[in-house]
Amino acid sequence: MLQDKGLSESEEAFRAPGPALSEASAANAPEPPLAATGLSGAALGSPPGPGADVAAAAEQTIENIKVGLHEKELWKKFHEAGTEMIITKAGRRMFPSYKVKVTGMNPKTKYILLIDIVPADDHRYKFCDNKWMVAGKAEPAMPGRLYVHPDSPATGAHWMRQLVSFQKLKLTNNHLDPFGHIILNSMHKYQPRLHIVKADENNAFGSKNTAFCTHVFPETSFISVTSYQNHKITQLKIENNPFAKGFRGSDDSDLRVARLQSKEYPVISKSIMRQRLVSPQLSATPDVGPLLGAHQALQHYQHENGAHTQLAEPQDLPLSTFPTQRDSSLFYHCLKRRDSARHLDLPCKRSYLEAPSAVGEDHYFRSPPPYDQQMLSPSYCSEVTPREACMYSGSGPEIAGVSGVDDLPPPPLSCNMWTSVSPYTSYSVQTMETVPYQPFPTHFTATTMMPRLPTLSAQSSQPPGNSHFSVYNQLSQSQVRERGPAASFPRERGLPPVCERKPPSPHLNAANEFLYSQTFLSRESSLQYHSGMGTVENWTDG
DNA sequence: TCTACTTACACTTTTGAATAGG
DNA sequence: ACCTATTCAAAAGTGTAAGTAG
Repeated sequence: MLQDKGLSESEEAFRAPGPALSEASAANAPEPPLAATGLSGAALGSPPGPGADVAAAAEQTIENIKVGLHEKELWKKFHEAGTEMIITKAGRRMFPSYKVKVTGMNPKTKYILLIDIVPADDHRYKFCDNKWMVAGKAEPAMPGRLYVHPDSPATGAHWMRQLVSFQKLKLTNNHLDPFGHIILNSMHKYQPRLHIVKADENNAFGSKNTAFCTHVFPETSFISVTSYQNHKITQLKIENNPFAKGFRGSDDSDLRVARLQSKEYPVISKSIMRQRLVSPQLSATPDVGPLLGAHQALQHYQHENGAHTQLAEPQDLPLSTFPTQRDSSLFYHCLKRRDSARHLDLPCKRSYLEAPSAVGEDHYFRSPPPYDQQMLSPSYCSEVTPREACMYSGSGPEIAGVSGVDDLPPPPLSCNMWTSVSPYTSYSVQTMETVPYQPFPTHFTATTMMPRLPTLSAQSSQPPGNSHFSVYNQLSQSQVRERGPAASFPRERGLPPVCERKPPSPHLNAANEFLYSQTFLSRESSLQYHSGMGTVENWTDG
């Protein structure tokens, strides 16, 4: 269950010698992933004692954290074709979904895992002649939002026990999205980033040395679209996404024809059949994309003023995805809806038992309990209780300049823009100054800065007064996001009250502040946070 | 006319409540 | 009364196709 087949290759990215799992780790992780996967396991470290050098321990631990991308091969397939992600007004999940295997954490230390998606470059793209071309300068970046994993904060043992899935993350092109989805511009290129923030009471809130790390997998970069442009991507999605089974090819004859025609994509779909009927000469020729150049500048590990960044192994740098120059060798023709073959009807569907399922194997973090249960049940912090995600969104320029926290009214649920988002260039693990924890009102927003390297400083200079978080009810947020789309949704269903809010737990407030003060301090961009409500009684296992 | 976007639709998986059985 | 397994309908996630807007 935990060791999915797609992970083994991903783990190559962080294979590193190190001591075996500690007893504490084994005890807390009933299904230690390392043993089954052959990973040697990085040093997990012991929980820092009261008198220990907490700072040194934290830095050591954070640097030992390794992250492997799940289903890396699938991601690579998409990457080679030029990954596209649909963005809709209501929000659309990513596929492949972002799942990682984490090792090297201190089993008893609590961590917060979150994702942001940053522009990969300054360009706007268009799909022309079956390849992506630069179509001009990028539009102003959308509000910077974070997707905090619903289990956050949780112990290292919890994160390491199983795959960490971000599959419920949704992308939208609605600038006024009230659900906390990550807002993107269509026809722009983006790079997801995973951030791991150490968050235990020993050194998270108030310590000067709390560390975080950022992990980037270049193969997860994508171009956001409102409808698929590249038929290869459409085909890959249909082949691999269980929800798209209805669009797969139908009978055995189809399959046979498909396998005769294509070794790369053995399963043929109706769409590809239509395409091939129109354009019989189909092949796939990888082309070089601009991301390659961007990522060539990346290093496997980057240490910068104590900052530490892990990147997938160098050989995993993008093969090529989004060509900047025309490549006449591509022969997937742009087939528009009005093409003459669209009404071709193919035989009935068949079950695709042989087709790999990317979702069916995901049994982690399912069925989040009601919010009240999260609040009341001690099992909330257990290693098995899933939770809905919190979305943290960026504060806009109108907030960025506000220095006072208490003076601010509760922030609206609207989106705010990155003050200035520079294209993604790198990533790091950092140790930063921490703003001493202060109690916050129920609603407060934060001007937060995502690391933008290499300009990111290892030491935060963000004054505490500039931070103000937005704290929203996790239940209402998640319900709205998962159950209650707005009236604009095609299929409107029962909606919970959007504005239902509950007082936040001081623990999560502290986490929010921590996220702000520790992690995302930069002058280039800002994030508006609206977090889930605090539900954790104890930050540490002790 | 073209491109990007929206929306309804059919099909699929997921989820959770209801029910049955031990 | 409690627990587990099964069933089933609703909810939610897909890409497609048709239409709209600029």
